[in-house]
Amino acid sequence: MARPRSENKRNAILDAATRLFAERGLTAAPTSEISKQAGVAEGTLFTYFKTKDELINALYREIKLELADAIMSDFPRKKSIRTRLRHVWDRYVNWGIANPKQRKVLAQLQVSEVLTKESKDATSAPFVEFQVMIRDAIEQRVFRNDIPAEHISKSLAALVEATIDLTVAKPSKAQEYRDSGFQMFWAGITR
Amino acid sequence: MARPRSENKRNAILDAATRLFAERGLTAAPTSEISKQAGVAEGTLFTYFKTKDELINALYREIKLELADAIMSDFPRKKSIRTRLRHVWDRYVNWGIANPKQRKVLAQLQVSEVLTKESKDATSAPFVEFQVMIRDAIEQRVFRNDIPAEHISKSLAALVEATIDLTVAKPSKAQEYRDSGFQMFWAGITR
DNA sequence: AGTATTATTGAGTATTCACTCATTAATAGA
DNA sequence: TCTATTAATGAGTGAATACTCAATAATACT
Repeated sequence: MARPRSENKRNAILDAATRLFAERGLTAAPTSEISKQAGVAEGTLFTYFKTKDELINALYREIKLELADAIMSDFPRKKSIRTRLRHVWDRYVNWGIANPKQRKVLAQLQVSEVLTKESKDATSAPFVEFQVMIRDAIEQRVFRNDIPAEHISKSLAALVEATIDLTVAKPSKAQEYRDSGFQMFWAGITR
Repeated sequence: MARPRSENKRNAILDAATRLFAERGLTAAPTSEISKQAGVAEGTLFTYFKTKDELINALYREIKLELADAIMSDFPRKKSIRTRLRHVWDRYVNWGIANPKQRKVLAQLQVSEVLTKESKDATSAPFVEFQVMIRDAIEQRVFRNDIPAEHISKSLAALVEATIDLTVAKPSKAQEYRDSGFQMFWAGITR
């Protein structure tokens, strides 16, 4: 019994924040501007997010979960290790190319000092299935056994990011980079 | 005929900035605090750097050139490709582990919107010898020929950063990570 | 329809901070 | 030693901005 909050407004605020953070950076994007672009009063922003830091943390979760969803939906559980890895690789690269603003914001958030441990923890859950697969692959001797599992998953992410960076700089070579990146990764971890 | 500027003061300001930027982030480190920690008046900071942005750009160049020096000094020009790559790999990893604050600042600067094109360009010069080596290695058929040169150097950097991250989280496995990282990289790019 | 509750608004506030500038101190060269 | 020039100082300033709050509007529930 009361007036409900609007999911639309919340999303509009997060969208505007994404745009402004990507264009100007976290601290150069004032809450006044964010609310203006979202089409709400500045006070409204603060009923949805108690502080600017809380808005930033919420945005981080939102983007990370979108990314997780893009990667892990339709995950081909029954297919070979290589196919599953290639699935993750392609989805991740495609998401990065299709969502440059979100990616830029993520990069800023990850080096900022405002993310709470809870926010970071909350986003790791969707990736556990992937982690398990890596461990299995090592046990099944598909991968070299001298590389720790955490080094493999971290390297996948690092190589994907490198690949996206190159593609953003030279979009015409997208296919080439996507393939050569994966070849490199696969050759690096298998026996 | 005048009072000269002091190299010491300039360095003290850059050092203080490094510490504060690493601990609090670029915008949460006020010039008042930076000058206080550097042991100079706030006005003095502005005789060495006209604006805060200029200070940030100067710091970026300073750190990048230190890194370049750490990597490229004693570069074993006469040795094998593998030895030279391993030299770069080890030096880079060691620098990252030994200079966590500088590394943190670099990460923040690279995603910030304040770096000028000149600053970015100025730091690429020391790495040309490395780039040339990559191209040679491809021509000499030491590396696979389906990976563009720029993808190889970008991947080296990406994998080194991943390796440093892991090492910072688990210092006891430093040696293991350094080795497995390089193995992975080498296996990924050679035939 | 009536009411209690909560959302919405935007002008206002307190604070923070990059940068200035008048004054003083130091130094190089004559 | 004298002087011209520039560095050093730090209180002061104007602008920006995160957040508040009193007034108003919308909505769910009875």
